Amino acid sequence: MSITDKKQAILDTALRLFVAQGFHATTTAAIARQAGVATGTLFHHFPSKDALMQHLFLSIKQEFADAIIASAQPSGELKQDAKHLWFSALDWAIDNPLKQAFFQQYSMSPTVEQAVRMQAMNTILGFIGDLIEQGQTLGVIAPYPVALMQDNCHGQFLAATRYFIDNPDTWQQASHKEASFNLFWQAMASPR
Amino acid sequence: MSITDKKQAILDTALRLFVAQGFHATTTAAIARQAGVATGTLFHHFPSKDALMQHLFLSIKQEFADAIIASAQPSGELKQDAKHLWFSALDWAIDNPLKQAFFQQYSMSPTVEQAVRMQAMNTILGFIGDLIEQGQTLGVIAPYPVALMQDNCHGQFLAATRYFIDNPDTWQQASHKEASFNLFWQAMASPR
Amino acid sequence: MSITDKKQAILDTALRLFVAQGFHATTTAAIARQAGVATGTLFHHFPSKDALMQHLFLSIKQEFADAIIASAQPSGELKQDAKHLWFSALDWAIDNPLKQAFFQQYSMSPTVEQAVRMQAMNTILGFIGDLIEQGQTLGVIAPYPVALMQDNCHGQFLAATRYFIDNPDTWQQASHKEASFNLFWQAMASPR
Amino acid sequence: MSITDKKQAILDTALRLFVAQGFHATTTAAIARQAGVATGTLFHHFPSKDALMQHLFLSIKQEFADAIIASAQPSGELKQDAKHLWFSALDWAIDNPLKQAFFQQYSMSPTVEQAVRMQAMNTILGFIGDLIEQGQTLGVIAPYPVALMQDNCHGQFLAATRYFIDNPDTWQQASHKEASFNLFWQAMASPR
DNA sequence: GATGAATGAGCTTTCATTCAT
DNA sequence: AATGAATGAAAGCTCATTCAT
Repeated sequence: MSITDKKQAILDTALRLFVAQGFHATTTAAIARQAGVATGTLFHHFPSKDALMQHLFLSIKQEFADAIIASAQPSGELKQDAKHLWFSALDWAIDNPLKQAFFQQYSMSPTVEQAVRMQAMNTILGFIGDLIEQGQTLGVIAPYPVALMQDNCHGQFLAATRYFIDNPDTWQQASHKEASFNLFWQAMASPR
Repeated sequence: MSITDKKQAILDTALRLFVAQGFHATTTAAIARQAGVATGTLFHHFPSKDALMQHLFLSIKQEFADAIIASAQPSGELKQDAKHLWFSALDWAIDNPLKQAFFQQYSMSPTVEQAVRMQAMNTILGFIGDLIEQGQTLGVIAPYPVALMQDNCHGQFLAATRYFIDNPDTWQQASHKEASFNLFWQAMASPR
Repeated sequence: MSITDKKQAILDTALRLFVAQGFHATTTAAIARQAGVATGTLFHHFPSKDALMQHLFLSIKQEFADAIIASAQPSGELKQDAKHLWFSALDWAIDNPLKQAFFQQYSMSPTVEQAVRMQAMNTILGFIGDLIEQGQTLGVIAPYPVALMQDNCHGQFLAATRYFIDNPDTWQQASHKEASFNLFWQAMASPR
Repeated sequence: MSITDKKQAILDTALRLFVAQGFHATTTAAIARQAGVATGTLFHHFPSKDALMQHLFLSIKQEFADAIIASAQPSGELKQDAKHLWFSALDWAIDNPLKQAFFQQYSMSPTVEQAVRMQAMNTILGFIGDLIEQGQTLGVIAPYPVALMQDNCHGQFLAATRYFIDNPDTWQQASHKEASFNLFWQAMASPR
């Protein structure tokens, strides 16, 4: 087993246990045992349990950001681009249920330091903010405060993934996919 | 100090500390001390720290539900009623920032058992579901799955309160109030 | 419910719980609750939990002593009298399994202060000691140290009752009754 | 100090304190402190205070069994063998007063789970049962139920050790040693 | 006599972290 | 890098007892 293997095994196990039992109910001893390493090994790779959580949080957020940015196909038409992003993001969530469940639990939780959460949020939603401002300039997006709209975006995304994770079969139905985007887009779009 | 006083002092102190420090960082000894009672008294009224949290969670949810139901003034026009409810709910949140912060932290947290959160959710959002179905029958609300719309409602409400708590001065401005309702209502309304 | 009733209910409940769960695992609150009285009431009748145990111990020992003394029918023949006593004692044990189980658990346990156990022992086995000495004078009982023989008596009695409580049906069979007495008597009798 | 040393130090200290103060009056902190280890170390080696007690109970019973089995010198004559065993067992008890006191207190106490006591009993007294049956076949041992005779053996042994521990000087006197065996053997022997 | 809320010292157990090997 | 026995401060919780009503 290589060095990377052990570190990765610790991260994989921590993700699984943090989601299944919560951060505080998961002991470092349990993570080490189920990852097949000694307790001391965990602390060779991460200086503390909090640092392990932080690493997990940021790396998963980054993985998510990379995935949806990689799938972007700018069409020149804002609504079309928004729809593509929305579906990319939901696809990633559906394909990575464990990581999505992790977001549901910890995106808003004080378990992860606020500063870290803010950093991740700004990184990911930073370009979302840019898109909103572009759309407002074009008159396509409603002219409300950007911060309010970003919060709304995030809130609707968490709500949508929660629904699709709770009702997994519905994601196969085009009507439900469309519905989730329509809810989102109607809120954001400039009122006619 | 009457019996009710001590129990209430424990609940008030627990709310304050759970919000300020988080559930796990708050010791039962600290709650008791700051509430002015002995540690044993806390456990006389609540069998465990978890049970105290649960009681707190359910009673605040109930208080919220009672408040907005009490303020309802059915007008016969759905959008008007929705707006009144939305503002009532936001008003309550603005007036009870500690309790709203409690919701932000614990509404989705595994700190509170899922079953308890579900129970609270169904109790509070139960009548919201009814309203959505009525609106759909009338053709005023978009004909999407009710569960999806309930999750969306909840997500948007948490996002809006987060925004207004983070930017307290904006709640005084009519335009921001209107904006938050418009975001919500455009999502819910039947697309034209 | 009269005063005596409450005190008696406490004693009955304590006996039951001490036997079922042990002294330390039984809380005074549990005794009071199951006896149908308030916790304070227990401490009106007994100054402490230890005092309750002591009262229980001595009163049951006394009840046992009274029962076998009352049934005595001196025949002038020592072996016959011993057999009668042995069967009386076993009868009482069989008829009062809860109290006998209490003896099994607490006759030798440091839960009851040594001084109290000694007092009870001397009261009950006092007249046994007298009988042993009489028998030794007559040459019917083996001429070993009286303290050794008393301990032996007590040990055999506890062993016999344990056997009959564990195997309740055997007490109906004359052969088993005879066997238990023979074991006892052969030990005590002057070797031929 | 080796690993074994710390675990053994905990066991030695626990034995000493359980006998001197009783199980419930002995705190895990006191055991750890007097054993010269941290409280956590105790729980590193034993999952709970009860588990520590159980380990102690079984290992001492085993030590006793090993000792008397090791000293056995089958002579071909049953009474002679029984006498040798009886004296071996009493010798062990006299030589290990702490462990014998432990037996007196906990052999019948609900502090140790009944199942554990049964297991120890069957292990130790198992070969005693075999000897009884052999003796009955030969007509040397009284033809009473084996379980009754085993209980009687155990009861007499506890009574004898209690006597010799309470009166330590008597064990030096051949007459008392003989007396204790005679009491035992007369009970067990086939009546003439 | 009866009540039961209140007490608080003290308990067992936990667990992130260290460090000698 | 890897190990896992050892640590000890601190946690949640218990429960015999008191006392104002």
